[in-house]
Amino acid sequence: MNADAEPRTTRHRAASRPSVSARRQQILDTATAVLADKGIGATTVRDISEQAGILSGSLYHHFTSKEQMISEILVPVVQGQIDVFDRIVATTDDPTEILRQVIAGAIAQTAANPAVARILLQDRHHIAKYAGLEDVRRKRRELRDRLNGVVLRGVAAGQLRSDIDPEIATTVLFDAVLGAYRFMEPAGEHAEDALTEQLTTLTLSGLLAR
Amino acid sequence: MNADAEPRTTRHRAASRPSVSARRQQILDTATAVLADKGIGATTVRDISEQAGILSGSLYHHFTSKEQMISEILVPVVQGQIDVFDRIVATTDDPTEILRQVIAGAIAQTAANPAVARILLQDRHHIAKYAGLEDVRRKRRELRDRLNGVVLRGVAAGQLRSDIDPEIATTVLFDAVLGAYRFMEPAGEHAEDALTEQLTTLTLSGLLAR
Amino acid sequence: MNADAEPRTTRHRAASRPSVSARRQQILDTATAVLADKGIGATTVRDISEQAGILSGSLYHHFTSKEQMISEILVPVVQGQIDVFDRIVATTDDPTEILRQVIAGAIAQTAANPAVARILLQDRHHIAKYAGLEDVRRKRRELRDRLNGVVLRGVAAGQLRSDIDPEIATTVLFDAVLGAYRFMEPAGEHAEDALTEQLTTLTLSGLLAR
Amino acid sequence: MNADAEPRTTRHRAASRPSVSARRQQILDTATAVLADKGIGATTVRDISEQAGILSGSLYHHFTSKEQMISEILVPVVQGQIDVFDRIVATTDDPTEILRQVIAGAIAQTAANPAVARILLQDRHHIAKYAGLEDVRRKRRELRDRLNGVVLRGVAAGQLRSDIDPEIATTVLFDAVLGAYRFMEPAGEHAEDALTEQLTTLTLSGLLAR
DNA sequence: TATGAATGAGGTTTCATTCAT
DNA sequence: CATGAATGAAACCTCATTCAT
Repeated sequence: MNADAEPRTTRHRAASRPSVSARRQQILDTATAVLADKGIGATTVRDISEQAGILSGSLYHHFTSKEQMISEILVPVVQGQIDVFDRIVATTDDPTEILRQVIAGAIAQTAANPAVARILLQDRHHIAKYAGLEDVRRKRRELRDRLNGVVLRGVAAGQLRSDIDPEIATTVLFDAVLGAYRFMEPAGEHAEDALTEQLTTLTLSGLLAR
Repeated sequence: MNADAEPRTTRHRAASRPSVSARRQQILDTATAVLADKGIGATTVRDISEQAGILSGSLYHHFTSKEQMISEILVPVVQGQIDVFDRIVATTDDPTEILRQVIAGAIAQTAANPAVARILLQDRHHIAKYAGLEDVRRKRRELRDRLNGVVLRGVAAGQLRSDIDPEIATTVLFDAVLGAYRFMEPAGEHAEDALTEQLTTLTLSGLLAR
Repeated sequence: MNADAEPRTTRHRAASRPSVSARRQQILDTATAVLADKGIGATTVRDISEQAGILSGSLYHHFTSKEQMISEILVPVVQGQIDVFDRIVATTDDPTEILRQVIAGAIAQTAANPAVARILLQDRHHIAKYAGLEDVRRKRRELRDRLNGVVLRGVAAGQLRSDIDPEIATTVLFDAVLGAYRFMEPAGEHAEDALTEQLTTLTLSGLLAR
Repeated sequence: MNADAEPRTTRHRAASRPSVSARRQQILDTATAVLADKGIGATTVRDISEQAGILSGSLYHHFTSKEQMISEILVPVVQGQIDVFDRIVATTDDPTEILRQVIAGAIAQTAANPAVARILLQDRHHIAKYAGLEDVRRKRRELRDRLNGVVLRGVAAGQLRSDIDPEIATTVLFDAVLGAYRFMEPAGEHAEDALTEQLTTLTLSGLLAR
């Protein structure tokens, strides 16, 4: 999994077809940081442009709107999560083992992209409501559905508890993993592997000793 | 626990000093619904006033600012959660048992006030950033600290796993419970008791069968 | 006809239901003058608000958009033209006589509202293209269709030339009459009656002597 | 008249001194179409450049400004109209006969250049106001003055009605002829000759039968 | 208490134009 | 000749808040 985690920039560039401009990517990176810090709603186009050393109007040379820009930041990352997910499912049969690897994979990606993870978790509401972010919503749902599928298979296989509504299990799992960035800042507070270990244990085996 | 859940209105009134007016409370209830639906950032003072059948300027006869109003909605509810928590801790010794009851209590309160729970979860970022919402932040932290305390005691007592960072455990627990409102809409999809049961099982015993 | 020409303000108020505010009407009158002078495209919301002694944002307390405001200026006037037209048609049989009266009526209205006539003629293209001005377009077309109907009846009755395409006749007539404001500024250069006489003669009998 | 109608391109080239480039002319033709369609005010430099398959900045290698470009589109055409007018006046004595030929000539030119005619009629206001379009205004006035001169001579000769203000007659005539493009789209709806016939009849003999 | 008008700061976006490469 | 990045001014509009009535 870790081996798959290319540097952020590369992954972005791969997923965003239009104009492979370095400036563009630099602005996107700046924007990502600002958005993670202030939140989508509170971040103005001017905030981003100032940080990027550009005039606010000039952003529109690169992006058609604020939301298109946000979309271009978020979609490739979520798509990357989906891709990793699919690769895991393609090479593993055991539902429990899939879950373990999915958690590990998600944490690796969060480590590679903590700012995006923060946006995804903290600006849930914004993402849920605004017209220009449909693509993000769609991808998000796609990912969640896949996770739900694995949970369902786990229950069917008798590996996961049947007395817990799979919807609930999926949601809590999804959130716990999405929120992993909170244990990574300031950088390296938790090593990736240790964090994976703990979140896996917590979600699969629970908090009780023994 | 359920027995403790007084009607919302009463609890609010206890905490809000000024003008025990019915109109005021009606506006707060309306605002709560709108805020939960659209999010703090996207809700305008006009949205609220329109829904309340009043002109936007007139709101300022009742509240000094938008954020003061939000504070007045959120603080009493979080305070209520703290109160319940304290009552439980005061009458129970066993950390595991405390956790069970705390989860049950939080869910009961969420059931009584799903809109507020939604605001607290979804507008995390807004609450974390804005000057006027310090009170909410403080209360929120207070509650989390108490929860953290119980987890720490549980670990010390050997009841909870010592290989999971208590910070992580607390955070995941906090989120899982805060997010419970998502399994209650549409109303009654999950009975309160069943939901409590499942979330308790999930967090304490994990997802794995056996 | 002249007897029917109430003062502008009254006519507006009759047709625009919302909020019978004096300020609102005063702003509309100011806007009409500015729009006629600079053209729709070149008139900014600030131009209007400055002239009205208000801040640009405050306009939105009265109107929902620039185009809604323009619509509210133009539609009632065109509707007034339609009403006059209908009154004439209802009381007159002879097509030629109708045309005479219609020209007279239109000129009377233009005299009462030269600024609006100017906008309608000069900003044709803008009116034809912008989404928010559909109502104006519709009314305009309605009026033109009525005029066309009279021309067609005149041809059928043998009173008007059958060797001229009625579409062409209608269009030239429409323009000549719409453009009458140009012979009225500066105020009173041409008396209304004389102007009516001349435009009637010109369109009905042509430019040639005899 | 028709014999005089050289292809547009040639005429343009004759009047535009700088850079006899084909690219330049191609851009002008594209711009003409776009301007006629969207109107001067609503046409952006980007609209034109996109349609021309060029970047917007690159337009400035060919033209010094948007308005200079528009000027370069309109002036030669109006100049052409003046030239035709002068040729007619130079070879004809009878004022009525001049008018007939002028109408015919104008329609022939409109047929050769309907898009420009559309711009001239529809963007009247823009042309009247903007600094960079002085040349167009001047030419336009020049043409109108010549037409007015003929009308005055016609009145003096007793051929045209003396009871119609020559200003009014000139204006209506000018508009009727300028607006001829409206009866030519879609292409060929009215044959040029028939249209000339009808507009001549309408303006000279009026709408009444007999 | 409520209204309705207004403020003022700031938001996103557009666009003609410039200029280094 | 053309590109692509940037400028800077200005456009329309939003919104929390104030205040006379």
